[in-house]
Amino acid sequence: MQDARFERVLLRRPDLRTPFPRRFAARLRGQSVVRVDRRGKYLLVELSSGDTLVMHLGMSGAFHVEAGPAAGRAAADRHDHVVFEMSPSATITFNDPRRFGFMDLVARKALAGHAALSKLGPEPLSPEFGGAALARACTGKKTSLKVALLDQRVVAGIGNIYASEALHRAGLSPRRRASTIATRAGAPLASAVRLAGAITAVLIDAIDRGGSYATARGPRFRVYEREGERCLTKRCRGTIKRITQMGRSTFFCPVCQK
DNA sequence: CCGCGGGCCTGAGAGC
DNA sequence: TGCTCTCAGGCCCGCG
Repeated sequence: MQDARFERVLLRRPDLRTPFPRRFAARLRGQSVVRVDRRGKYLLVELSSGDTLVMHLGMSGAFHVEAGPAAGRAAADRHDHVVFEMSPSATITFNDPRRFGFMDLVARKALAGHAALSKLGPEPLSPEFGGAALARACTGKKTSLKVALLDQRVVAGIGNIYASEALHRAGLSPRRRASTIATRAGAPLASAVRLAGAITAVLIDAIDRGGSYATARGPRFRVYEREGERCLTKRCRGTIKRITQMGRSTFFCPVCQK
């Protein structure tokens, strides 16, 4: 990203999930990239102007990066909504069929208070996150553990796949009340420590393998989309079940997840 | 404040 | 073939 600069920005429609901010393309043009960062599921691109380009892929968003200018390229896909022409010569296209993605341009002073970012919980791979932080966040929570993990205020960045995966690794039922792993007598319970460890392990594994959808072969998930298949926990003879919680699928093993 | 249900979009796949 | 239905990796809003 060193020396990368926005030469030209093309918007093929006025909005994604929300409208693009006013003068979006104009404010990006000519800016160089100071730093690329991430907070939860949000991508942060800090610009030389001091503004930060905040982006989210939603469910179906993706960036396609190609060398060379956009001119003379094959006709755009109908879901190519944004084209960033960069220098040195490269084209970054944002494609998003469902348009649940998000882009905003935020001034430095407004970044910390930005609606999308300000409520996020701790980064799961940071030192602040662990059994204690997780136990604290679950204190008094009446929802299920699975739903709590999807709450970005509890821990940032867990989605529907990794919520199921982490709970399986931790041997905890997705149906348990979140408060059952809460802090007691000032100390986190062993299950909170286990779940925090499972979350970091699942994420590190996924990063090592290049993401959930990058690998074509090999076991991708331990429970996700494995309904009816055998549980992979050592010596467990259980069968993976699928249930719906808050309108979303949860996969788990009723035998080894308690 | 919290928890829940619905809505936002399009595409893929199943079943008829 | 085409229709209808369900489901999909996320988040926001409004209700009680």
